[in-house]
Amino acid sequence: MAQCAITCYRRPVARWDPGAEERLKRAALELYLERGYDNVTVTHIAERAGLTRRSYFRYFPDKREVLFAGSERLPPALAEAVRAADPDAAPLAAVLDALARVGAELVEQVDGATERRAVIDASPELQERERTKTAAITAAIRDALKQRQVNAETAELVAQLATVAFQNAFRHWIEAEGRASFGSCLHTVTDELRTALAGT
Amino acid sequence: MAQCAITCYRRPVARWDPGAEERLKRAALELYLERGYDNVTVTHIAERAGLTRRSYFRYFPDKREVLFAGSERLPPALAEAVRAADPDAAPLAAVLDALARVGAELVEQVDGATERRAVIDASPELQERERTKTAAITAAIRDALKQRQVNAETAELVAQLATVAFQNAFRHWIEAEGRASFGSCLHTVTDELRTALAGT
DNA sequence: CCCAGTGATGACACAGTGTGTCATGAGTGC
DNA sequence: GCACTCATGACACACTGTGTCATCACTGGG
Repeated sequence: MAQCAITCYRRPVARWDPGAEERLKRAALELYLERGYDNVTVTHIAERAGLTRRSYFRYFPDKREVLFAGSERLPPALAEAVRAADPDAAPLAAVLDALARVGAELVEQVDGATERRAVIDASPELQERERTKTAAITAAIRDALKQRQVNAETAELVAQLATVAFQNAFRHWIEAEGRASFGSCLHTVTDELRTALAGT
Repeated sequence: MAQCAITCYRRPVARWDPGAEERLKRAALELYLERGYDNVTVTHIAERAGLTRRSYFRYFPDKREVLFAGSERLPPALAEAVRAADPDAAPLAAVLDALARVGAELVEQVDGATERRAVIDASPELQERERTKTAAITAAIRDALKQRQVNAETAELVAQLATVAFQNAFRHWIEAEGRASFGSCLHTVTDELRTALAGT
């Protein structure tokens, strides 16, 4: 998962100072925390990472993406988990099962989640980008459901419902600061949703 | 609603060419349709409206907002409707009732909705902004529910759930091209959500 | 009729984003 | 040793968004 032997002899990775992308990510997070997103320029980030502004844009397409690096792996992982779920399960059951699996792995990898949250919560522009990442999750789930022969309308609604559950479960998990598993957070949220919708 | 007698004698509105904001909105929609959002500059929009770039930014804070003018009225309208709903109704029931009322008025006012949809669907940047508008709706509903003494957690989930219903109902209504009322679209979506969540 | 005030607009300058293009220079393989 | 690759730097450019000041039409009072 982490390192592949084949890539190692093909490309020793090291040339110039290695880890430029990692340095940019750390520099950006630090600066956004110190001065606030609006008061940081790409030039600041690049200089702290020992690069030029032009090089920053070779790693990240804009000033926002540096905070969301790696997030592009979540949608395909969720889609794969949905496709791999019990073929006989109802749509929402299949997705919730997939969310529990992937979410459990996700919370293991999360690093600097608290700082990232603080930075995003302080910037409308970053919140806007975060919603795009959420939308990508919904789209991936919806498409995976369609591959399970779920009709388009149901796939759309179930994907949106599941995304609501996923987001809120993740928020609960962060707030619990280790005192709850992701699976239990997801279960709690699902029950609350069921209660809200049934009690009408 | 449209014109207030008091404002009329206080301010005859007309000075220079009147309707600059309206001209900007039309010019922007036209140009975005003709050339695509990315190939249009604010200068183009301003010139077609007979103004300068600087004046554009006196009416709209950025290049995107011109397509969402007026959307800031929806969240407070929904919040007011939620607060005005039957005090004894369950949270989701109260919100769905409010959505049905406000939505019914909304669909009367919608103008150029088809073109706007086409433009937004063609531009990730505009979709990103649209999600911000949706988030404002969710926030308004959530806060209105809190004022009804609904606990914070339930308010958050019900608001998100209701927003999902609202969005999808609106999409159905557009696709029905006048063959369905907004209320019936909302009812259909709510039933589908109930089925998806219950059938687990 | 003139005149000060008000408010929308234009003109200009400037910091910052994002991109295209070419040069440089370190490491790789033959 | 030599061509090749490729991350990086240097530079130019179009565009966004904002601050500031001038202009100019229209208003209301004298």
